[in-house]
Amino acid sequence: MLHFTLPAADARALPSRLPTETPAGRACATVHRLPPRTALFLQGYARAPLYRVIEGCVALSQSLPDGRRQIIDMIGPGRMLGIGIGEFNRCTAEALSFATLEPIVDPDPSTLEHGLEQMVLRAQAHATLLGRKTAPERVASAILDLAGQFVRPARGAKRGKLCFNLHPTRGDLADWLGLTVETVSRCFTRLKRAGLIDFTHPEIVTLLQPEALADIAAGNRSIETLQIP
Amino acid sequence: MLHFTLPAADARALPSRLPTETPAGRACATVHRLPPRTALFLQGYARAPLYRVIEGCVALSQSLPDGRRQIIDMIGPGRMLGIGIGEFNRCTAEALSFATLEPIVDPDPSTLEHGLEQMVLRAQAHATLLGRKTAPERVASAILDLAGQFVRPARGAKRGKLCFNLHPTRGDLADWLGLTVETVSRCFTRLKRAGLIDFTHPEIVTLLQPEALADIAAGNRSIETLQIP
DNA sequence: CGATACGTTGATTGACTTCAACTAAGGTGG
DNA sequence: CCACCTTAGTTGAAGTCAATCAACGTATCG
Repeated sequence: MLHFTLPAADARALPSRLPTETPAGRACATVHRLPPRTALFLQGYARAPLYRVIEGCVALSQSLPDGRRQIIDMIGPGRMLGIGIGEFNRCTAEALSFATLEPIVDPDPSTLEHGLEQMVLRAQAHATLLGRKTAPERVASAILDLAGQFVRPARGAKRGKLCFNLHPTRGDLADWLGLTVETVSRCFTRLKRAGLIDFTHPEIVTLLQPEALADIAAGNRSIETLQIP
Repeated sequence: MLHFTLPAADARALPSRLPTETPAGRACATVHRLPPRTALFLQGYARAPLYRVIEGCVALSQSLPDGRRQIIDMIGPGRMLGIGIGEFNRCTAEALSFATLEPIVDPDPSTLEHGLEQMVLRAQAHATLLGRKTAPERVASAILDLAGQFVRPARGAKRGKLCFNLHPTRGDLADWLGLTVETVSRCFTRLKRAGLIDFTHPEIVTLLQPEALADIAAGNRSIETLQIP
């Protein structure tokens, strides 16, 4: 699946700087609210400032000259964004949901270092995923990663189960995991049939067997050994 | 190709702490000299200190439980090592050549930040390579990367051409690029036949057409368009 | 109500892997 | 010095996992 970088005008139109409510309830003019599918900054342009994600999901991606896209990281609440980008942005940042961001005006060194370290750790783990994991292993890893960042209390029959809103589309997941939409979709179907996850809407996912999912993600168990016909 | 993590004993035997000559010529007891194929630190063990590579090549790698190995980065002279590893090492560091390392005892914040930023930048570019590039593109990218880190003056007929010592074996390259030994070998042969590189020994490589190589690496041109029969 | 985007599923293809055979270089020990 | 072994690299043939191509269902939206 190919995606093309948005024209620069889309970036200059942002951020919107609308006054919004912080968790503490005070109006704060510097908090940014982004609608889904808007770019926060663009690969190749002057370096963007540092942000902290308050709410929602932001994708960091790189594109090759011919349009092939690789999503480097999915960034959820609490994590930092815009670090380690050099003089110019090497990545495009795009909101995958309504997102609330807080600019970090004067980051203290330890905050910055922690953010960078986390970035390195995640990038390294992702490289291992991209270089050496099979498609079902990648999808299981992705589900666990996103569950960790976006969990929310499950309702009704699913009470007690881990449930989360899967902000990225199948296409986004494909670009994150180095796969195609079709392969991602097939893996979701297989994991669902095997009883490891459940979803009725494609974007609300419940973890039924997180440990088994973790086994698959780590390559300790193959999905075939779990098929429930 | 599968590789298994070395037993811990191999790591405890290191570093050797032999006195060596620095570029300035003074004896320095804290500089480490590693023979090829020795581990500097191991994935899962207590965090290693920071080093700067003075000479030689060090590979940073992660292994999955079943032994699949992914090399995260190849680190040459001037670059830092052991950063962003958290409380325990997430990676194994192994010398791929005779290597001289200098421990960095008390890194100043800007040095640390610069090292981390470089690590993030490289890891992100590598993720794009692993997720979205074809085998010939990966190999071309790798050759250019290593040439940048390990260039040396070419002799004889190759005078004026970029020439470098390819420390990693085909197997190491495979683990770095998410491929197999055979595929890496085939890509080298194709690049050689196309007249972009040359080598008589598999580990001494000369760049004959760096720009064409860069085009392939970026995905702007496919190797088929360059075949010289 | 068509138009568009997303998701799923099936059939087919293809790039890379796997398996296998072989060459060359380096080390060891009789 | 040479038989013997091991390791790295190359090359060919066969196999496979994921990509591509294609069709269809569904939800959203002007």
